[in-house]
Amino acid sequence: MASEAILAKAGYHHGDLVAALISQARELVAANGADHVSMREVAAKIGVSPSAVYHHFPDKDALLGALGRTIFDELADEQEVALKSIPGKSATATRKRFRAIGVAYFSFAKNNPNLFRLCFGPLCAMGKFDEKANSRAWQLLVSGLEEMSAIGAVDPAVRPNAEILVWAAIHGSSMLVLDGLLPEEAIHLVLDSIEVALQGAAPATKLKTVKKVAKK
Amino acid sequence: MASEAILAKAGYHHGDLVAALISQARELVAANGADHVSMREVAAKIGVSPSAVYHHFPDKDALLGALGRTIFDELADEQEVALKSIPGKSATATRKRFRAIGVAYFSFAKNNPNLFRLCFGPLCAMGKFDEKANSRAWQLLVSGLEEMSAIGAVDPAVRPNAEILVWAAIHGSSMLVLDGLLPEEAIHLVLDSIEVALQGAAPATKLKTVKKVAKK
DNA sequence: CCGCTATCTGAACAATGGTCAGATTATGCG
DNA sequence: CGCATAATCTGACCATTGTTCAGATAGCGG
Repeated sequence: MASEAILAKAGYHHGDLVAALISQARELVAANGADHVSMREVAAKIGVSPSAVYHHFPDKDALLGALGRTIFDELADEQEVALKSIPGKSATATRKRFRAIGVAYFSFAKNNPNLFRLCFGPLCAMGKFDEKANSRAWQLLVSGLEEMSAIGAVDPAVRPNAEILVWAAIHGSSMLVLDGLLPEEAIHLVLDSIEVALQGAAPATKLKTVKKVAKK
Repeated sequence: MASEAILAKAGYHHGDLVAALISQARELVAANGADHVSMREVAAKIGVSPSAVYHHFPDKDALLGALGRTIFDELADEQEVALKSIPGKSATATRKRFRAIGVAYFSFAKNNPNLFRLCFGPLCAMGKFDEKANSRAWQLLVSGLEEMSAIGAVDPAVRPNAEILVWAAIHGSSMLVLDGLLPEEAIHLVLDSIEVALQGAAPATKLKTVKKVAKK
């Protein structure tokens, strides 16, 4: 309400429509889900004609896509906040920080299910895995795992693909909880299991067996 | 094309409209994604008036929800096919079977991204985790892990929550690959890591540390 | 054969995404 | 400062969509 008044300065020319549109879209998506927002509603709430939107975004998907891409940053922001609240270089602190990355990820999903679904949906096909759109959150994970390695909490045998395993497990459990297919505690069980799993300690022979099977 | 002719027998009364609707919806969703199917299109392709649909489903979400629930069975079917193609009680066979569960899961997602997204989306809020809707695939996972336990491939310390970890990791990596955020090989890396991780072998003391941190 | 019920149609409605010509304002250039 | 030109926004408009509802049609039990 207040933001509308502030953002909608003049009558005809709006100060920064695209920012206002994204921001308003964010609110509506968060409240009603991405499929239940209409361009007209977004435009109306800002106090602008429906067709005005199309001078800044080619179509609806573009608006939602742009919004989605900002969500990734929000996620990383919250993760960083969580990380900075746990200072210190002790092993316990490192472990806590590592866990905080996952907890923040899950909490964001839980608190903003519609936004979370949007930015991992097909709408923001934010290019490929080598793009930097998601790289902030990814970097946090990587450095978290490096810290863990430094205190000897990660078996060298597991290390190479640890980021992928961890991300997949955290993302998957978050999703499944949102879908109501796993209870909320699942995220903690998963984080527990991950920490244990990272310890690895599987003898080289066993590892080789596994690799061979994998080849098939 | 052919199916329409077969299914649309009589002129006025359609043999089994609800089945035909779901089947037609399946095709359209698979082809265009759940957000880009219209009731009218579904009805038209069957050769029935748009309003006919509403005598069998209260609204669009209901149709898509019903469809989504059938997809879970499709998934489990494919997993079972994969499992049955690997007979034998040897350790190698057991390992292959376990891996096949995950590979089938991922393959289904990869081959039917739109259907996969639908049945894990908010549309089929198929109740809670204790419902049996997903229980077939779940049971496959559970018995797969039991087999693995039997050949000593699962550390007792990891066992309790292993199902959740494994499902989360497989589901997560499948999703992230669909989103283009992970390369396709990720699924194999994840499956490798999972097998290593299941070996566990983390000393009880370390485990306790982890548990304590988890409590926070 | 009659009536009852399940099933389907056709027309209608409001809302939506999107387009386009034109009105309105800002901006740079003389 | 004055003016042309580009940027921005409006309003009317179109096809399509989800959904409703009164009535048409067909199968079925008596």
